[in-house]
Amino acid sequence: MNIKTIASMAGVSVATVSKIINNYTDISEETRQRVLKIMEETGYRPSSSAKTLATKKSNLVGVIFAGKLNVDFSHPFFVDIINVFKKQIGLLGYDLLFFSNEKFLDNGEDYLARSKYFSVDGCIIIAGDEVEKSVFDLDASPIPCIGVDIELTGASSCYIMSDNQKISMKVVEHFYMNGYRDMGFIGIERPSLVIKEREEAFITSLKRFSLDVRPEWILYAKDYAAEDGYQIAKAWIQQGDLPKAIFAATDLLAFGAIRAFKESGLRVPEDIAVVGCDDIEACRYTDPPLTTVKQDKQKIGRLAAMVLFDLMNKQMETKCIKVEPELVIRSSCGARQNWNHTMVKG
Amino acid sequence: MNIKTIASMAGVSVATVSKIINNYTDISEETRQRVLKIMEETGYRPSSSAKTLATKKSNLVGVIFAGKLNVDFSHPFFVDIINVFKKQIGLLGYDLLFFSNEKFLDNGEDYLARSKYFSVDGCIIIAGDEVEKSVFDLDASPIPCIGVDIELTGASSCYIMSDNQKISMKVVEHFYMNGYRDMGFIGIERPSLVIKEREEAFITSLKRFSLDVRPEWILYAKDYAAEDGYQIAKAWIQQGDLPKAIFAATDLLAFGAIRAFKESGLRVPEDIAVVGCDDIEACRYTDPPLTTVKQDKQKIGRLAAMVLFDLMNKQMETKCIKVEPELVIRSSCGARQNWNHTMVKG
DNA sequence: CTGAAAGCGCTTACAG
DNA sequence: CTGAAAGCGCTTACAG
Repeated sequence: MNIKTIASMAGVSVATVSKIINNYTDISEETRQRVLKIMEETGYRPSSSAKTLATKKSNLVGVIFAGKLNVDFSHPFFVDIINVFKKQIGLLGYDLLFFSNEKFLDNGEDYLARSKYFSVDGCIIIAGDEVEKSVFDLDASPIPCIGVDIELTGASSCYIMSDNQKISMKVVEHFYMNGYRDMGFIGIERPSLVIKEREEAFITSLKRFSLDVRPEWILYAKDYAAEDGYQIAKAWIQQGDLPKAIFAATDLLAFGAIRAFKESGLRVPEDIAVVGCDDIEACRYTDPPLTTVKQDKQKIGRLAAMVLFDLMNKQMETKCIKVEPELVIRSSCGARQNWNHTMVKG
Repeated sequence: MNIKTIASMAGVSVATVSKIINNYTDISEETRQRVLKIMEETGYRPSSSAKTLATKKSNLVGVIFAGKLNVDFSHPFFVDIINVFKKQIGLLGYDLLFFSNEKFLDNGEDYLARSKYFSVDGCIIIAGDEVEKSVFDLDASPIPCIGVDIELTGASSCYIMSDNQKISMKVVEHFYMNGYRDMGFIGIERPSLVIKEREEAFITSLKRFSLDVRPEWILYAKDYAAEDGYQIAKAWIQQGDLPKAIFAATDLLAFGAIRAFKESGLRVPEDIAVVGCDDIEACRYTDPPLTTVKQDKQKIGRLAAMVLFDLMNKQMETKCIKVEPELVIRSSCGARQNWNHTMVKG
């Protein structure tokens, strides 16, 4: 069942059928209806590959999880982003192609090659740290790219991330307004761009409130997971000199730290207040529920889709978009809230 | 840059280049090397659409999140499954195409149509409850399909799910062996196939141990989320007649129930033991960490990929595969474990 | 071992 | 308003 069959059944040329499929207006209403009816009855569907071959447009967007966080879907933050992105880009008429990183680790193939192979119209690149070089080849190519948490500099690229300066600023400000003066930070040993920004902004924010920056209160976990936060907090407790409030660079780190504090008989938030970052789902179910900074994933995901759409369909100048974060106050920082308010479907 | 260019640069025909690309053996080593070198130098990459058009094979697998759980990536269980699946199917040379459900709700398009449009070689269908009819049209078509948590009956289909009978059996057995005799179950009002199976098996298991089945201890939450579990547990507490051990059909329900119990001054597990189901990440971070039944997602995801591969490449008879579940003992059921053991990266 | 040519199913100037 | 024909970039019998 192809366009030729439809054409002969309707007694018209394939060119006419093609125009009807593509909503050209210079077709008589009578012909249009007749052809439409036949397409309906036969259940005819055009072929994407033939269309792509002829037009060089695939209506496909490549999805790339780059860098060490190619934990892919499992990373709660990225999952949410890509989910919103999928919805929005779907509305705009695109489907998503997920590159299987596995295959090409072997072949030495790269993102650009695969993007060309599939004729994707554009790519979304979501990144952790230690991003592979191949990503930047793609970035430098004429294929439109939208980055999330990664700085893209290509002529047809653009990137979006939360305003990490503001994230730390809001946390420090919140602590400050609740009377805390002794604040600590849990970062990561080999930080990604994003974590690095949070760390630097934390220090800047302390200074802005004329608070001392005490190096022994700025610790670095081995990685971003709960286990790492647990270990670093344990070490902190043994050493004995604890701040009154702690900002952990990720929620998972905060979970681990809280666990360590509780094991040592320290109460959270009474003895030590803890704030995380990311607002992953589990924050709602821990005891105490974790105060955290929520990145506006809804906005990031939708913006990513709309900006990429524009990059694919017209000239764009935008380079970098920063999205405003939001402090989500639960119980781990002292300001207890109603459970119902912090609990959402999931 | 296409196959023609390469051919003329190498002074051979396009047929020869094509054969080299596709690893035919009837090519002289000399020619092969010469052509390979030119492809290397020019960075030539064949076009997927042309190849698909010519061969009717796309090396693409369609991913469909069907039914009410088209919360897509956000559902923790499905996310993990699809993640493993992606790895394995990638190794086998396939990439993933995610259908944008959005667009086609409008157009009245269906899964089968879109699968044809993109010439996908096969589909993976991951399902919640209230699956749309369109899924079964796909199932009935000649396109190979692998279902997860959905019963597929098509001639070229196969499905995989955890052995839900065993899930409930293991929980009841565990409770029993720890001395519990009064057991309750939290199900869902309008259950999916999977939840239904767990409920029925729970009752069967009670009978197997000659325990009374008390209808007032089998409750139905409005939905599968924490909030729903919280509400149903609240009602239960007010009514006053509580069992000593509860099996919740999902982890989220368990979280909500535990919260309700704690608010009422009941201790978990001392006053009431709770076991969830799914082993989502948050189980590790709650207080107490949640004992749950872990579906072997690793196995389900890998099996799904391998079976689908076989369905796409040769005749298969397999219809249904049941995967053995595993009880993960944490603290909410009474058998406290070391934190380090229950905490993993991620 | 290599090549000429038809075919896959569309789109798009162009002519009428 | 409609159609003939070239072209998109591959693959695949088939002939030599």
